[in-house]
Amino acid sequence: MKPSTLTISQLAASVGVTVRAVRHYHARGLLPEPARDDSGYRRYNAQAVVDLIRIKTLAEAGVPLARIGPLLDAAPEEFTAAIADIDRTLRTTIRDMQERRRRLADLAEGEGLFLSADVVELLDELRAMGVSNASVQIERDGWILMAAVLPEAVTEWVAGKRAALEDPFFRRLYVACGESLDWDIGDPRLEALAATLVDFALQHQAAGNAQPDWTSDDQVGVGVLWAYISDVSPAWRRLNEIVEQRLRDLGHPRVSGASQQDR
Amino acid sequence: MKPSTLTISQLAASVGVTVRAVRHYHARGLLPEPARDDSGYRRYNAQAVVDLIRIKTLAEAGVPLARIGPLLDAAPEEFTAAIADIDRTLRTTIRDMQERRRRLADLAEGEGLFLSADVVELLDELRAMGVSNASVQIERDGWILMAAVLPEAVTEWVAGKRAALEDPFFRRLYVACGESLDWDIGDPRLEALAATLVDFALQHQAAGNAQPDWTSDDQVGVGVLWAYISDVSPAWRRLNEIVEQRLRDLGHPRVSGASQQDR
DNA sequence: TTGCTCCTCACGTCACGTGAGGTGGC
DNA sequence: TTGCTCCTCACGTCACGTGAGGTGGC
Repeated sequence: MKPSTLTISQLAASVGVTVRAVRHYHARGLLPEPARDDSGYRRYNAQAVVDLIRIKTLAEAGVPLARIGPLLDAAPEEFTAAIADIDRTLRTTIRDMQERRRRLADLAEGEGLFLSADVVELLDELRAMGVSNASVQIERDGWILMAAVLPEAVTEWVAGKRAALEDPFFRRLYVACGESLDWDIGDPRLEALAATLVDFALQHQAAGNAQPDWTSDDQVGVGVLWAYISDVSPAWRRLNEIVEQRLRDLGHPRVSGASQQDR
Repeated sequence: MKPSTLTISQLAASVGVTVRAVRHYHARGLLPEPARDDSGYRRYNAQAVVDLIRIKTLAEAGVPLARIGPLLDAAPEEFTAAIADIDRTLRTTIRDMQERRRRLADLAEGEGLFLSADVVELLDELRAMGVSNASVQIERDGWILMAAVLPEAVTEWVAGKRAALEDPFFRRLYVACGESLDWDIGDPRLEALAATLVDFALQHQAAGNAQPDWTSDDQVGVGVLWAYISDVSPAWRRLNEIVEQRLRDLGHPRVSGASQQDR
């Protein structure tokens, strides 16, 4: 008593799926194989339309085919509970996609996509200070690595650096470091610069200042930053070496650890 | 002068993709292979983080990997145009998913998912008339097949049927057809019912009534419905045969076509 | 006879996932 | 020595897409 009249393409077209998809659902056991006519063609009835719409609706909602089969012959309460669950994940997926639209818009322009807002502000301050583009780029890359390796420390370190930049002495020191980038390795000014750097850092530590302690590597990943700085230019590698030597001479703890990490 | 410090897992974790995905992007040529360290490990710099975030952002926005490569080194105007295009499709995808949420909600309850609103109303009217559940089910299946095979005619036919149901005579006829479902094939009342049916249809056609002409198969697919009705029960098959015979006797055009389609 | 729909394998696709087997620093 | 990360094949997965070769009614 189950009249079967539709061909597979009529069924597929009326529901809005491909013929191949219908056959696939047969193979997966989601849609029962209908009777065949004299030519061996599948012939579908209205129930097949209903079944196929259910499958399509669930599949389009992101339900894996393996989960649809059991769902179709689940008890009503179980079914509605599952629907509610599926709807929740659908809703979060929609939220995710809206978030992705925002991130996509950031692609066209600046640094907001891969740097947090406070780092972007810091870089803007440096540019406003007249720091060269090359130096800002080095600074930017340092923060990207920092975020990759010590993400939980970024906020604190940025705040410390921005606070320090209010001190005219630190600003002059910062600019000097930028200028030292392409000094000759043997340049005697490197020794002086290193001495000033170490003095400044230790003074601030002693004063219990907000500026984080870059002279020790208590925190995993600081070695990565030391290595980065050493690799930017030969002068900076030399500068780094002198700083390390000075800290060792002063009996500063754990600096050897940093130099170990610095392969 | 390109310091490389991050390992592949540091890179992957900081961007939020899997290590396998990074290797896959290398293989697809999306992300340049970085230098290796002494152990043969890949070592990444800050630029790799930036590149990978770009790839991830585009991939998550639904851009196929094959399209991302060319996009990454496209001219700025071309790039922004492509972004706008991608955003449009993303937006329509979001709209689609919202539509899918609505359809998912329909899954839990009634017939709204696979029947248009006017058909649902018609079925409700029949139930209110006291038509048996079995008959309503047969009616429903008929409309599902109708929608599959003659979608553009559904609205008109539903309107015609609902209009006809306002006529008490047609209502009695309709109920009689429902009752005839499980009559014996040889039941003499079938002849009478068929005669009444044909008379009613021809009268309404002559009056230029809204009720569509189910006695001809001008429209592709009517044969499917004839076949469906014939297959519901033996009595209905018989009823159908008598109706056809009567129409032939009356010299009604094209009824032979209908009987051809009715394999 | 040509064109269209249907049929059954069976391999291809897309973006990775998932072992399999091995190396290298702590 | 154990544990962890990294390496390179290479096959697996998911939901079909896409021919390949053949049949059947108009």
